[in-house]
Amino acid sequence: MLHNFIHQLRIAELELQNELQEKSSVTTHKKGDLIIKNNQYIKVLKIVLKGKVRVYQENEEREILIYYLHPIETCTLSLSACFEDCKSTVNAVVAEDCTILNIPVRFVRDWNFKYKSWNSFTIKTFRESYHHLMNQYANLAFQPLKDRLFDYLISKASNAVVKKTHQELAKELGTTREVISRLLKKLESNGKLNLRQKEIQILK
Amino acid sequence: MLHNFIHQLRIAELELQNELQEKSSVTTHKKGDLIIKNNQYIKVLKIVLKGKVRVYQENEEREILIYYLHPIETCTLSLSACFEDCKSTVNAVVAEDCTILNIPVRFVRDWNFKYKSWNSFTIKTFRESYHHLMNQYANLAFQPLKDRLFDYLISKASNAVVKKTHQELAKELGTTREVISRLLKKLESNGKLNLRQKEIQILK
DNA sequence: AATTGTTTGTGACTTTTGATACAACGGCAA
DNA sequence: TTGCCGTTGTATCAAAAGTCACAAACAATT
Repeated sequence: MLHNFIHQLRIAELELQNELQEKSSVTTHKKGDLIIKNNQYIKVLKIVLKGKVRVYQENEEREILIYYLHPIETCTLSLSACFEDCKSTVNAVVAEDCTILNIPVRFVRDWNFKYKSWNSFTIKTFRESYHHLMNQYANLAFQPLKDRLFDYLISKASNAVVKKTHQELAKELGTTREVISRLLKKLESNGKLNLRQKEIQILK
Repeated sequence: MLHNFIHQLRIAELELQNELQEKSSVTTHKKGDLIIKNNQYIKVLKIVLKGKVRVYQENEEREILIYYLHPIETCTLSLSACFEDCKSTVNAVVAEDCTILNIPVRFVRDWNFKYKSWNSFTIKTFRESYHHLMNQYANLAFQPLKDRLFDYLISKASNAVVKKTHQELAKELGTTREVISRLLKKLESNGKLNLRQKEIQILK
């Protein structure tokens, strides 16, 4: 598992490979486990090795998706915490059973300048997260919910099908279930999709 | 000017000091100049040495603020472009006459791993921008405009006074002038502020 | 088949935000 | 003083989004 990670990140430095061996631990988590909590100090850098993690902001009853973490990705805020102590401003919940690499942040601090491969990982993570968040931000500011919903469905569809409940969609998009149901119905009657239980089929 | 920058960023490496001398140029710009345009390739890393630059997203008639750049700050997207060619997704306009350090992105690519001080600058820039944008995002998702407006006024007030027109505020917050006028009036009648020409006074 | 819990549908209403149109005000230059 | 222009105020209407309440559909289990 760790070996695979080292390979995929092209970590050529033996010394870093050893540090990873010594200092990290691998844990597994079940769907639904909350692995990062808002307002808690971040002590461990978590990198997803297998499975999927949902990172989101919450506010009273509502939630909004920040991003999903897939294998070989890390939460940008934890990575940031490696450089200076900080509390999390997000939550992370396991979306699909997963395996996670845990590295205490204090070890990571210096890797960025010491190991080229780690430096690349850091930069890549920051760059991609920043661009992604910037897009989300602009969409949130300028696009009506209906469009954001439709775009989201398209981005999540596999074989033109999205298997999510209206409630789940609401929590990705920062709104409420009723609003999603209404918009989906409208999209359906516009011939853009078909609705079934726990499943949405996008047409053409 | 450049000397000052080198000092403030604690650039101790003589080699980097020389590279900066050789490869960068310093330019001055007047208020209103558009220095980064949406959808254009980013070829130059621009660092503000003096003055203030407003970075924003636009969509048809509307705009929304991303951040202001102050001295010794750089546009995070340009910094990102140093690692891989990309187009700008934002505009930047000079908000106060300014002096700017320009460094072609191709030179910067390797500095991040070569010079410790530059590495710190990169990380600091990414970290702060990311945290900032994350906050903006959550506010946009969950706070009503009225609250975002009031918070914004407080954050921009000096001596409890904000010297901006309603139109300017609208462009910071991603909405239209009429909406801002209406909300300001409401806040005034709630005793939260006093309105004058081109000026808003926050009460207590 | 009956029960239960989750998911979806929907009507009715409110609040927020946006769009349009126009009036009034204030500063400033001719 | 007059006229202009940028700024602010506001009424009206429309659209988008949020809230509440409840019913219907469906799936899973006993």
